Amino acid sequence: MTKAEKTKQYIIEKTAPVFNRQGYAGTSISDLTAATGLTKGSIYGNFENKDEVALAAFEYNHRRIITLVSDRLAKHNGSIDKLKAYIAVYAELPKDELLQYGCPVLNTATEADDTHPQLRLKALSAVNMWKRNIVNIIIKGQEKKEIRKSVDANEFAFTFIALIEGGVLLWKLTGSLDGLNAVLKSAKGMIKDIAR
Amino acid sequence: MTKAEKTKQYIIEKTAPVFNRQGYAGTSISDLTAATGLTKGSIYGNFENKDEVALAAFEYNHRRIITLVSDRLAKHNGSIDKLKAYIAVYAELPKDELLQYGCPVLNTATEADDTHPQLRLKALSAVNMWKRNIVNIIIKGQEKKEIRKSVDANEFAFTFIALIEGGVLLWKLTGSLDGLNAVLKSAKGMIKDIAR
DNA sequence: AAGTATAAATACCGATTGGTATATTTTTAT
DNA sequence: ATAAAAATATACCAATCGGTATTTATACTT
Repeated sequence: MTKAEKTKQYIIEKTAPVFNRQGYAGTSISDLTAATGLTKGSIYGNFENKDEVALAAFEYNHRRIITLVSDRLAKHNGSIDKLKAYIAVYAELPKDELLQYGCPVLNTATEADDTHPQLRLKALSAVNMWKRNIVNIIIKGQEKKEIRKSVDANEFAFTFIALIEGGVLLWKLTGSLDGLNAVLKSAKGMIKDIAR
Repeated sequence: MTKAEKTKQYIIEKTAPVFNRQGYAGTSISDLTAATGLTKGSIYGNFENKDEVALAAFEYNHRRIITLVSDRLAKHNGSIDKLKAYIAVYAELPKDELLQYGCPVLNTATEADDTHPQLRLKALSAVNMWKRNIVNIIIKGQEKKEIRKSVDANEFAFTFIALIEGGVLLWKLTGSLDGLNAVLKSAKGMIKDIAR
């Protein structure tokens, strides 16, 4: 790992929480130099422009979630247990230092959907990946007769994602865990209801 | 209504969709002059600063939702029908020209939660108002024996809000109505499940 | 250890930012 | 119709914006 690669990684790590907190438009290059302790020249030596830093920062933040989720899901074999593991991840999200400013998918999607095509695409593929994963869990669960055949995998996945993101929204907006916990409790109920 | 009051209202109406689309940080004063056809002097003659315009714009956007909701809810007496009316409002949100850039509560909450205390408070009280309304519908429904006593009003309200906001997020991010429709279908199921 | 390549810091650029002071126009009350 | 008041437009401000060219310092190769 060359020096430049290390610096690039360092910039990403230090600026990722800043972008997640302030958004793309709300983050200036001087915010990036302040967060890294580096100078403008160093940042532009490692990235083409602000967009590239923002895109890399989103990927970094997203990968953090992926890590949390896949680590938890790997511990379980049953489809119902895997779905429950999702709940556990988001129940502990508020404790995760890197994600204290909320879910990067939610934050990026709402800011970028009408303003920043590249960032929007990143958020979109994150949601698509997430949805595909849930659908696969459900289909496999139906094959293994753990989940009822009548369950619409697409509808469940969309609903599951909407619930969780809505719960994160409540947590961030209210500053309390009450909303998120209530939502996650409902999500647990949803999971119970599809088991056979 | 004096001239200044008319201009003030005009500025709010013209800039409200701009703020909803681009957010607070992403909207500049020149965006406001472009949207209104007025000059900077005129805007600052009617508002203290950018913050005041943004706060008024949010209130305007929010009032739009309140109008849509209360108009629909007024048509129904039963608590179950009132809850269903909520679904109908958000099913038709994509058709609403003023709200084509998404739900202002969702947009404002995600941007402002960690960056703009005043805007955050506006979004927070919008959610609180919304939640209170749902809780009241449920409690009244329980008194009228339309809704089961075992239903936790708070948990239902939080879940309902999270679902809908999550659905709007999916709509805006994907550019398709599939996600939102799936979510609203689930919400309908939720409503059915609490009826007695 | 020296020379080269690379990375980072400095200094700078025009454009735009939010905001203000002043001038000009338009309302409004008499 | 006119004068005073109010509202809008113009002209300007320092600060910051994203970005670049150049210089200095560091890292890597031999």
